[in-house]
Amino acid sequence: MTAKSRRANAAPQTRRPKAASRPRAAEAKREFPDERRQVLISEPARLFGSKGYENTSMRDIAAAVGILPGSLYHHFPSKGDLFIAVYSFAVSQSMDAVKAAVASRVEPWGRLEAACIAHMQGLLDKNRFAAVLVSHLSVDSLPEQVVILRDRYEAVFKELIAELQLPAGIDQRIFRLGLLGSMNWAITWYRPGGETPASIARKLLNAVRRG
Amino acid sequence: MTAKSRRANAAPQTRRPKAASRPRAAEAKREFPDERRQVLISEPARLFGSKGYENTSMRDIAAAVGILPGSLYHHFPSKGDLFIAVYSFAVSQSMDAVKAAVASRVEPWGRLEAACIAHMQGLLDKNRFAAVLVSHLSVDSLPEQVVILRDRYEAVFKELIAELQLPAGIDQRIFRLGLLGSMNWAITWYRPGGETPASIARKLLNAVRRG
DNA sequence: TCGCCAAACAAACGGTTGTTTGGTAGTTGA
DNA sequence: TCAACTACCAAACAACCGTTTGTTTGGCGA
Repeated sequence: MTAKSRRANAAPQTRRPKAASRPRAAEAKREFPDERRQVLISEPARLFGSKGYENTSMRDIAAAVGILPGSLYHHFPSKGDLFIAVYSFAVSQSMDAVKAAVASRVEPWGRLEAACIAHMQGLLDKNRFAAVLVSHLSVDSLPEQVVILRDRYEAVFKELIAELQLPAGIDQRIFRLGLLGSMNWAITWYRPGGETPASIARKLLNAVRRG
Repeated sequence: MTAKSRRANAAPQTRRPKAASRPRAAEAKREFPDERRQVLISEPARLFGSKGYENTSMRDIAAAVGILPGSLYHHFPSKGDLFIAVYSFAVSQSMDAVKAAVASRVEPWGRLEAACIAHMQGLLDKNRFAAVLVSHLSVDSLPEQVVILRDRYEAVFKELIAELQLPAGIDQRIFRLGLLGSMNWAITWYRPGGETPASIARKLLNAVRRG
């Protein structure tokens, strides 16, 4: 961020007020604006995820969306707010995928395995909608809202690990951070075509499995 | 990189030719130029490690060194070459620390633990000379020379893991990448003042320990 | 038909980026 | 003594950055 972000108040991604009055008039004449909105989120998500935040310019995003750079500011007040919107979308997408995968399993280690597979697939598979979640790594000074969303996502894993009934000698917090780190770091060495993300997830979990 | 790096040929960090003729004339009159060289490496290392490559400008580096921006180009042909020099320095520093720590232990798991502690301390402790090793994460297109250095460093862990005689069901490559990932990722959540890097390293290794 | 408004265009703004150029002290080797 | 060289300064360069401004377009409700 350029340390010069005016008007950083209010909830950013809560655009589209009076949303209830809009879809009433939609009679299949045109695509709904939500479809446009999705392009305005998924394209920067793809760019942020593959090139990183700093290496993705507003001009890059505008070109990918098919718009002029200045027009982006009709939808988002700043690049930072756009990133938060993208990050928020990625968190909810990935959290839905993880929860759905977990729901089909019953034993604790099986549930955690399903969560890890879903996490890795969102990170490394075709569309890679979750890659943006690990694209910052600025180490310091990432927006507070991003931290909140990240913690909310990791809380899902926190619960799954609590179910494991690990021995008392194991620190559950370090266990969680280590497991997530080993998965997230895979984005630095994973190459498509080789081992599948699901297989990698299973092997990473097997390394810490016991019993 | 800005995708427009001219003159990217030849070995970059192999500056200082005829280095053997220099220390002969040094009669304690002034500090050796090697001392200056160290500042020219350690300061950008500190900046790259804490703010990342993209967020560190040549003007930032020049100010930290105590020089004008253009003068940096007397020592390094480009920012990318400076990064490679810094990265190379960090790899050799960290590799020395790891090898020294390993030498004092005999049993395989103890040797790996010593290596992990040394790795984490270089990453997270006061000067954090190894933080630059994980400061890129550009996912794609990092210079080939950096990849070579990184692989050479990780080969140390590869040997230590081979000594462990892990069960046949454990993939040693994934085990190594997972362990290193769990440690490297700690730079995103570690805060000084709490648990020590050595303690974190021990706990992360304990999670995958067996026997 | 009128007024409104979201959405986009067209063109610039000031500032920062990595980098280049030309000159200049100070030391060094012959 | 003098040429050569190292290390640096001072000033600029073009390119790109995020962002702003003013205007145009097209569709919808009243």
